[in-house]
Amino acid sequence: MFDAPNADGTVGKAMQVLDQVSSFGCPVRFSELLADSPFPKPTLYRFLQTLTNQGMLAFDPERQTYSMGIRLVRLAHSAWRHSSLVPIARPHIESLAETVGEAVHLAQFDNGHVLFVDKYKVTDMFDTLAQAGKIAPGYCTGVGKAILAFMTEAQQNRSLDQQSYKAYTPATLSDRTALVAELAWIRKNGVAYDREEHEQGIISIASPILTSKGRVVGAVSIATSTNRYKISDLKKQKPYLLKCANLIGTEAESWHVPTWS
Amino acid sequence: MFDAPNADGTVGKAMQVLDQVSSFGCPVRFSELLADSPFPKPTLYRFLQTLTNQGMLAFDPERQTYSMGIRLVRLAHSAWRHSSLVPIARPHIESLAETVGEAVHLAQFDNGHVLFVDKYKVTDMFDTLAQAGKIAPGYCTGVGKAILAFMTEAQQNRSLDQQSYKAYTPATLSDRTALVAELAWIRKNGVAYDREEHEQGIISIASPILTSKGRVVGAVSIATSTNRYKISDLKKQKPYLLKCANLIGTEAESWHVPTWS
DNA sequence: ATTTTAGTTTCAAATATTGGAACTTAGTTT
DNA sequence: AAACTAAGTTCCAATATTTGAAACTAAAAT
Repeated sequence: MFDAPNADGTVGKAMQVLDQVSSFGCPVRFSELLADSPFPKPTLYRFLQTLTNQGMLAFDPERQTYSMGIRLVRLAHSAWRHSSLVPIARPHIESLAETVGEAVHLAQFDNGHVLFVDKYKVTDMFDTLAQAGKIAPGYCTGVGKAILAFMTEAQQNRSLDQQSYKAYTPATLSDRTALVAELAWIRKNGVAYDREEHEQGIISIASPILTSKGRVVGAVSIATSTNRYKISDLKKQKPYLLKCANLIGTEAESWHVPTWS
Repeated sequence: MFDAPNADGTVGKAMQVLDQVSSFGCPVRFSELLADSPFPKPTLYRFLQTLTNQGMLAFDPERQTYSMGIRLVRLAHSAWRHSSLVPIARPHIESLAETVGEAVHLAQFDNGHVLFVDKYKVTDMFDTLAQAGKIAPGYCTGVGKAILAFMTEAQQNRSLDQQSYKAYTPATLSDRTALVAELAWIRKNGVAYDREEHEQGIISIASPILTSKGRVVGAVSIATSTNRYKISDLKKQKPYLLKCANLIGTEAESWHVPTWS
């Protein structure tokens, strides 16, 4: 948890605290937060109080722990419905999933991370919400690499700096040079493959979603398990995937991606 | 959009702006926001810039509109998994839905509104509008009235002030006195009924979720359509509903509700 | 009973926020 | 094409807020 160069005033700092709490992924105590916070004790303390007051954080007085607040769920619902690719992409995602009979993911990029915004599985539909909002690393997922490969150079450099390059599996591309080489290949090839780089036994083929001006706004992937298929089988789905990505890209024309400049 | 009495400093004001954008429910221009903002032009302008910078809002430069940012989706995922009743309630909700064969909703309270945090539908026969993160008014929904009825007097007064009492249907209790009388009845009876008060053709039975100390932390409801059942049919489900609510309440014991003090 | 650790409050100095007014675009009207 | 209007953006000194070292209190450990 390192502080961004541009602090964006008091509000920016508060958002940094929100992110820090979120990064713990579980209820967390004041002292744990203080331990790796750039802020001095009373400052952090007041931010936590303010955010709790505002319902952006929730405080459990019994265990004295902070976690993310319920107000965020309400605000995010709006975001999901109006600022994500979901409303545009839904029908295309669904029809792709039905064509190929496998799980289809829709992802966007947020601050170096891949953010899954929608998922469609033909078999069971109801864990979509559990999945929406989930994040994964950019450097070792199909969708992540697909997006990275088609960013502008400035965006890409910034994003490559944000990756951890942790080796999740033996297949993970765990350094920047290896990743850069792969990205060049993806850019030529048009799609990215995840060869069990993030999770053992899970492979995928992913395509960037590009507007007509060539701006990446997200990615779609078809994911499956090695028990059922091999990479060569996924290759056969490439035309369907590209068609889907293309349809979404065209419709998303006027839609603007948030922060990643 | 009126400003809260306690402004919580700069961060509080920024959150107020977030809420305002969210309340529009669609991409919105600067001037539209300015029109009913308590803040002067440059102040509002800077808040929008900061929040956009932070990914809490998204700005579409083509149409010059603001909408909720994608960062919220990431943050809310955490909230949903760790601060809502969902992880505790899921299994109970599922088993209730399967027992009664109808849609079951789980809701919490957020700033006068009912916030649906989970939903389980056995069949896709009809669709109640509710999805996770969706909000509904407190005064005219089963879950809302169930929660309101069991709040402490201070909480209740504060919440009753926040209701709009708009008549969605002819059955809506559209003034405070009528609602207060109903709440007293609910408190005695243990469960609340929604007799098409929010949506024509949709009825429900709702139970508050109470901890052993009697604190309300949310509500569960069984919802159905008037084409299929009547209120008297829902009454028969009361024991199952109460059992479910009770199980959740017991497990939620140590869990603390955010802001609504 | 004493020490240590965790959490909370204080207050003057440092800093960021504030908003009236002026300015720049972009879009309309004469 | 010039004049007008409305929408969005920048300036800057006055002002209100934030800041953090230090002191304090409560709770846990020795």
